Amino acid sequence: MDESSPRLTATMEDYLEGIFLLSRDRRVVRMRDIAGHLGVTPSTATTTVQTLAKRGLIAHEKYEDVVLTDQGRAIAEEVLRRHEELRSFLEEVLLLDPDTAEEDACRLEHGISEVTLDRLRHFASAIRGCGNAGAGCMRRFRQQVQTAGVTMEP
Amino acid sequence: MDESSPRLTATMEDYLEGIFLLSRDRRVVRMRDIAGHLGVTPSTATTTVQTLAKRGLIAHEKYEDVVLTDQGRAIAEEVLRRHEELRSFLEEVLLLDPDTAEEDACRLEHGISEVTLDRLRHFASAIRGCGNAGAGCMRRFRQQVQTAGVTMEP
DNA sequence: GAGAAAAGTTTGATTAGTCAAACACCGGCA
DNA sequence: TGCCGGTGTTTGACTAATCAAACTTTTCTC
Repeated sequence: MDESSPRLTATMEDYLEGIFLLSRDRRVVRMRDIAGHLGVTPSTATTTVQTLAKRGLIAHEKYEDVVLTDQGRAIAEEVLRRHEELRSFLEEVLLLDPDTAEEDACRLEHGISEVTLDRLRHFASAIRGCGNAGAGCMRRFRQQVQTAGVTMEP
Repeated sequence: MDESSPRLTATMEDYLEGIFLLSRDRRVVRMRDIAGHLGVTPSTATTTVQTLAKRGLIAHEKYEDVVLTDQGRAIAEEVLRRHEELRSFLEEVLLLDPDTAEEDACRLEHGISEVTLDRLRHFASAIRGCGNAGAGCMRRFRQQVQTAGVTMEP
């Protein structure tokens, strides 16, 4: 219930996003789920959840399950939206394999601006409008990717 | 002269890139130049340069000017290359204004993978092959940007 | 219901990044 | 030559992220 501290770090955004995702799968989200999802030890998960709770983004009582506040959920949804938009651009436009697209989306979602994301979205929709066969430079790009000169795997 | 510690943070990459850039303008790079370029206090610049020196990426004697080692310069050039490739994609393909392109490149350069950067590069060259007028979906995208539906400013 | 196992928390340590304030060095000028 | 101002460094403080180890609480199982 403290709210509005400086600015969230990438890690904090990852925690909120992760908790949001977990809460869509399970009835309750427990500390070990968070630790597992984020790849950290339970003690790290505990302390980070505590700082997020101090900021009013998470509701958490000792030994109880972890729940996002409305504010926390709003941020989590925002981060997830950026993530998904990025991932879909990387996969559908740049034709990256799903794993690379996912990994890069994870890393870029914290730094990209809304304006750029907006452009990415419009660009992807313009590309989709080309149909599967594609035309002009898009067809050329697809062919390049499918053949030699372009890296395919990480 | 310690070398090969874990992995560089985004901040460390920014310091190396900044020092590299500064050393292209000036005869020598001094602590205050670095502090000014990175927007931190001189004391912060000093301590960060010291940790980079411990890792063998910077050569620095107390009160002397700051110089990148070969290893440090190699990393700086790598970061700068990522930065420039990203910036040029954002500006030339997504048609973002120079300031936004620069800012986003600064933030994304640390997280993007080599594979994705490679795709970006090929994509941009395919687009360039379309000529200024553009064709098909590319022309449509350009028109969209120039008119209503797409955010133009930050 | 008692004890063991699992889950969660605390404590103490480390690395990174940052600042303000105090302190040290060095070069120019009077 | 001496000292003053700018430059650089240290010190002390803080936030964030992380772990391992010790400890506490809850939950399960017999």
